[in-house]
Amino acid sequence: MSVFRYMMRTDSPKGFNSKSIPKSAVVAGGDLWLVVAAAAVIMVAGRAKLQWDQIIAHTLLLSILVLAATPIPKEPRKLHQFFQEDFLDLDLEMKLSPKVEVSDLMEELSRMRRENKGLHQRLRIMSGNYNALHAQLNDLKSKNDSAKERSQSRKRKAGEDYAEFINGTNSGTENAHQSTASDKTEDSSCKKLRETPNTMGKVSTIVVPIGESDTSSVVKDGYQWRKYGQKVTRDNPSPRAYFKCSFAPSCPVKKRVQRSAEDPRVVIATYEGDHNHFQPAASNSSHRTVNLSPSMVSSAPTWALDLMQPAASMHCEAKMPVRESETPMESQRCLVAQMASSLTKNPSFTAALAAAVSGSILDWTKTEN
DNA sequence: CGTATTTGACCTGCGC
DNA sequence: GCGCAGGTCAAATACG
Ligand SMILES: [Zn+2]
Repeated sequence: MSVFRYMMRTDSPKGFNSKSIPKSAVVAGGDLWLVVAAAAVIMVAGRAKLQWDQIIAHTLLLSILVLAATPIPKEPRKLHQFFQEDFLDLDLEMKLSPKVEVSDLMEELSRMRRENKGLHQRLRIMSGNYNALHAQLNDLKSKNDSAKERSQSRKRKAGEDYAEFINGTNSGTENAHQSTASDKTEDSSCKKLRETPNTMGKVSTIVVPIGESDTSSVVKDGYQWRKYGQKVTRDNPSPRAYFKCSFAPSCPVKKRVQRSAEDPRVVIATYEGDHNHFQPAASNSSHRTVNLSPSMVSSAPTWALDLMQPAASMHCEAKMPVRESETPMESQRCLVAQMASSLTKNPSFTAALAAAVSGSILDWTKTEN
């Protein structure tokens, strides 16, 4: 929250006073934050081309979060003080002369510690509110989705598009079968497998770039496979090969490999089931970590992107879609992981972190001397 | 000779 | 019931 306020502070370098606050905002602090949140959301929405209902929803959410986390005085005079004190903090820091005494520094340090503690508390409250709202949103979404699903399930014939089937492992109960991008005739088997309960283990599909001259269509994923069949499928000139895992005799894992009808430079490998043995050493640690071509990332938005993520964030982001079974603890962990990953990806954050670490090391060496 | 691959036959489910 | 398409089996074949 403080970051947010400091950001505003940089936007108005001469500082806040009550004159610069709209009269409507002075009436109540909540209105001010509503106005601020609305302005922020509208700015973002202009770039993201959001709809108005989305803008309103985001504005309300943002203002609720801000209000929940920030004890803003309601009286205009106190509000004025509040901004004066809070937004002039940075100026105090900037005006520190080189001859500042140690006691001042210590005081500043303790003040910052207090502020840090307060920020921690606010963050906790915010994340709690976020979780509650998220759960509520998920609930509403799932209700909405189930209603839609019921009305559309009868209309919906085949023709699962590529983006849907590429998400095989994402949705546990559905998408038990995958096919090539243009293969709309496999809908019968899609239906067939969709009706069966999810007892055959998880199914995942990967797209592996392969040389056009390479006719073997072998996906090197580290396991040993025995080919037990080959079929020519409709709508695809290249045959589909069927493999069983031969590393362990009792291993139930199967895979189907077929060149894409649209792009013969890639093969689509569909894995079915879980290995009941350790993974033999391999060039690619597993089928989930096989690198994907950039072209496939663009055409396979969710799962393909997840494959490109590091393991930690992949675990999280792959599960981020709304799940009713998701516990608050899990979602919180995911939230933390997301925050951490977004922070570590942020170069300014890493620079600030490096500066802080080096500064503390310097301080430490000074105190040691 | 043992193992892996090939390939035609067979099975199963679905739509008509 | 028939035809179609996908999946699997197993005898034949290839290979080291
Ligand atoms: Zn296996």
